[in-house]
Amino acid sequence: MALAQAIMTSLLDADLSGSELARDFEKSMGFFWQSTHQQIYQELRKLADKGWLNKREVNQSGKPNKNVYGLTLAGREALADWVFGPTKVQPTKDELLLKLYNLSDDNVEHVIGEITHRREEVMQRLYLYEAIRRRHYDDPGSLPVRHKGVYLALASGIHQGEQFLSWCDEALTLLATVTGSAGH
Amino acid sequence: MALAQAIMTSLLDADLSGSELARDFEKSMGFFWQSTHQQIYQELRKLADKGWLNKREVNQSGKPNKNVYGLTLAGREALADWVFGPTKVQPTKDELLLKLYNLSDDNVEHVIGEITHRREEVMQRLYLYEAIRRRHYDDPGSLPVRHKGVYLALASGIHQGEQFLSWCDEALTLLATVTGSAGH
DNA sequence: ACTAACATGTAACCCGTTACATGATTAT
DNA sequence: ATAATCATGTAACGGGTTACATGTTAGT
Repeated sequence: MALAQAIMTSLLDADLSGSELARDFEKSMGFFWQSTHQQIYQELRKLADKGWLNKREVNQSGKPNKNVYGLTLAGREALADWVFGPTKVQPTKDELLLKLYNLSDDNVEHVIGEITHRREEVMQRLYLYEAIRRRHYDDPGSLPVRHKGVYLALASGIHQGEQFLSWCDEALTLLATVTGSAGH
Repeated sequence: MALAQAIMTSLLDADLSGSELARDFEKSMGFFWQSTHQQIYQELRKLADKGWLNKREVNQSGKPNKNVYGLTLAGREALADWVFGPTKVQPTKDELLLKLYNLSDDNVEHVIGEITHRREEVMQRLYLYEAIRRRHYDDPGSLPVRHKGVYLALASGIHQGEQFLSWCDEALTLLATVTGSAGH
């Protein structure tokens, strides 16, 4: 969808290799944009062909060489222009909601289990996000412009997490009445 | 991803044709599961081939005939079993967050515009959701089990909408300081 | 006859996922 | 030598999107 821009964005601050990018896409950038190394290597080649990235080989001691990519001037310009274009959104597809449409006495318990599990996962992630916020974005108002933007992306994740927790609580409360009154 | 189950779920209450399903996937079911008519027709054929749906032609007065599909017993069972399987989630990919990572003095105004626009859209959808809640799900506790699930899916959309609005407010407040202090 | 809406499709393409492959380096 | 990790890829498949195609009925 916009993997090209996600990669280029990752390269704004530092030049990175394919594997380093892939790791990024499991952490910072990956918080809201997932991808695999296979896809990334493909896209890197396309972007280099387009002249938006340049590639240089770097010798590493104790590890195989890596190909490090950096934004070219054309790449920076293309990225800057992209911001003014149309914004695509790919809404969440969560099979849990589909399952809820199929709720029955037979599966309430199981669904409750799933919600509980997901609540736990989201809580973990929230802890992480909050830690990052406390460490790096304590006073958003005083940040330089671009970092304000990065902070807002993080804030979006935090809001979403909190929202999900509160939804889980509502759901678990409501579903408890089902198992509670209907018996087993 | 799980289009098959989304379709079968839509057929739980009533038999529907391809075009009727497509319309559903722009309204009720479409609130959290999008699809196009092309995909739907394809999937319907697959499901019929599998024996999970049956097909019958229905004459309509004033319109071309339609092929109406209904769940077979095997289909209902497959759907019921599916609930106990693994749950896939495809998280949102929102280019707006990517754009925020690229925030600069040059594009703040534009980004503010985009956020404002999105806020409006989400607000509209929230009104719709709230209207549905008030009309059909005023007292969730007293609903039959399955409808409790459907309500929770709706509630999820409402929570998400509210979360987004509050995020927008935080974002717009923070970004106002940029244009405000930096001038134009 | 012509247009518009309805219903059903086919085909090409793009993107993402999964599975598999290869070479380099270090540690045992 | 062998195993483990790192870095980089290729190939096949599947799902989803976009564009295009075809027939039916009603209204003018």
